[in-house]
Amino acid sequence: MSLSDVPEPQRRRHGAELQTALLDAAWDELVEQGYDSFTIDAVAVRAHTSRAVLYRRWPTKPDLVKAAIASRAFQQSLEIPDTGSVRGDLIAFMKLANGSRAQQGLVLITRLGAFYSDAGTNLTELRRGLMQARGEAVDQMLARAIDRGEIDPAKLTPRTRRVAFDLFLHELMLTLEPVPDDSIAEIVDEIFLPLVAP
Amino acid sequence: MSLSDVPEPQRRRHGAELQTALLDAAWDELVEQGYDSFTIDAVAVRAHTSRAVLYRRWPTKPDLVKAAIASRAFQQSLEIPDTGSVRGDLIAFMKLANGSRAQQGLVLITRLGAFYSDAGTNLTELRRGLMQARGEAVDQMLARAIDRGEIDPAKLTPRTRRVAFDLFLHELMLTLEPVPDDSIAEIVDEIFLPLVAP
DNA sequence: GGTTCTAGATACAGTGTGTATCTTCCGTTC
DNA sequence: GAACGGAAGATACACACTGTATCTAGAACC
Repeated sequence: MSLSDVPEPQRRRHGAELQTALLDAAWDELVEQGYDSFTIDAVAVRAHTSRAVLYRRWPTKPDLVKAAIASRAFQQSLEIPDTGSVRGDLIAFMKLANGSRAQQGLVLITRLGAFYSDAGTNLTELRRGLMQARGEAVDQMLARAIDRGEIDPAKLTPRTRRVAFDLFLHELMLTLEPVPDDSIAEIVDEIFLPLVAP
Repeated sequence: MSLSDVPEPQRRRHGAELQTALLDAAWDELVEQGYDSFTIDAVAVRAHTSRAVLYRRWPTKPDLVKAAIASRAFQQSLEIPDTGSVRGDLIAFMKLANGSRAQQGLVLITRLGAFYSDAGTNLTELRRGLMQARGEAVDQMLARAIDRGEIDPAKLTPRTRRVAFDLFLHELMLTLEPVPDDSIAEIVDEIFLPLVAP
């Protein structure tokens, strides 16, 4: 046993520093263990603190989970690509989404399940967040496409606007893996473009 | 306390009768409590037996859950409507699916989440089952549509074949509610038919 | 009617949750 | 810079659930 085995000089953390460490530990546990094997004990150990510190902030396990997700999963907003064509824009955007933290959050939240019934949250809320975030991006890409004459505005309905991302999300949710490039291209080329091209 | 409060005449059940009672109790608990609050204790109480009887058959909680789902969720196969038009067939089929036990199973399994990591199952398996079940139905409906000249066979690709049900399933998974008739009609009229009509 | 199987009861160790209490550090204030 | 107060961190507890083990008595089978 060397002296370096002694873990920490016992400095006490406070405020934001501690808060962040707690939520980070919770998030990591969540990602590694999944909701079912997630224990407050383990979070406390990982954060080098005691359960009391966690219970002081979040009265129940679902509360902590919710907070951890909120703190990490949906912070990132995607940049909107501008490749010169709708096709390019859409494909690039979906590829970005594939690797984003939102994707990670979605995978996680889909593995969560049990959490919804507990916490009164549900997938509809998640959807609303995602829709809103991507809605603006889609609007922008489509507006440019109309300017360029690539899309017939008369053929754009709420449903046709959504269709590409609905299919993308659907595939993502079912496989919990990044959507392959082939599928992305297929969605754009076989579904979206034929529906809205002039 | 009347005599009628005495619960049961202590008859012992065996074999299939007992098995069914156990799985029914497990299924009901699952639907009412969700996976996270699901306890083997509660199943035993509901089935008027002891936990030992359950553990004798299913060594762990996920095993019991899996068995309960298998026993109930995917038994029902949908009849294939024949209304005289693809449009009518597809819409009728989705409305049927809305009310089916498979829908109930899907809603449940989506609420499950934690179960997947436990049991090594995942949504991909569910998907495979659903795809296969509905694939035949879709094939049959589309074949009739081609005969009637409603669909251009050249426009049918694996992706266009799937698109209507992908969108249907997606909406179902996100809302965990039956898909409204409006949405069903929209999917068929704004997406599917324009893509494959001659 | 005796044998065998197993339903059903009960007890136990292990683990996790959530509450309560206590000491001790750290930031704030006078 | 000393005193104060709040919160960190430790510890102990009651309760619930899991999974194992053991016992007894009802049902099925010969």
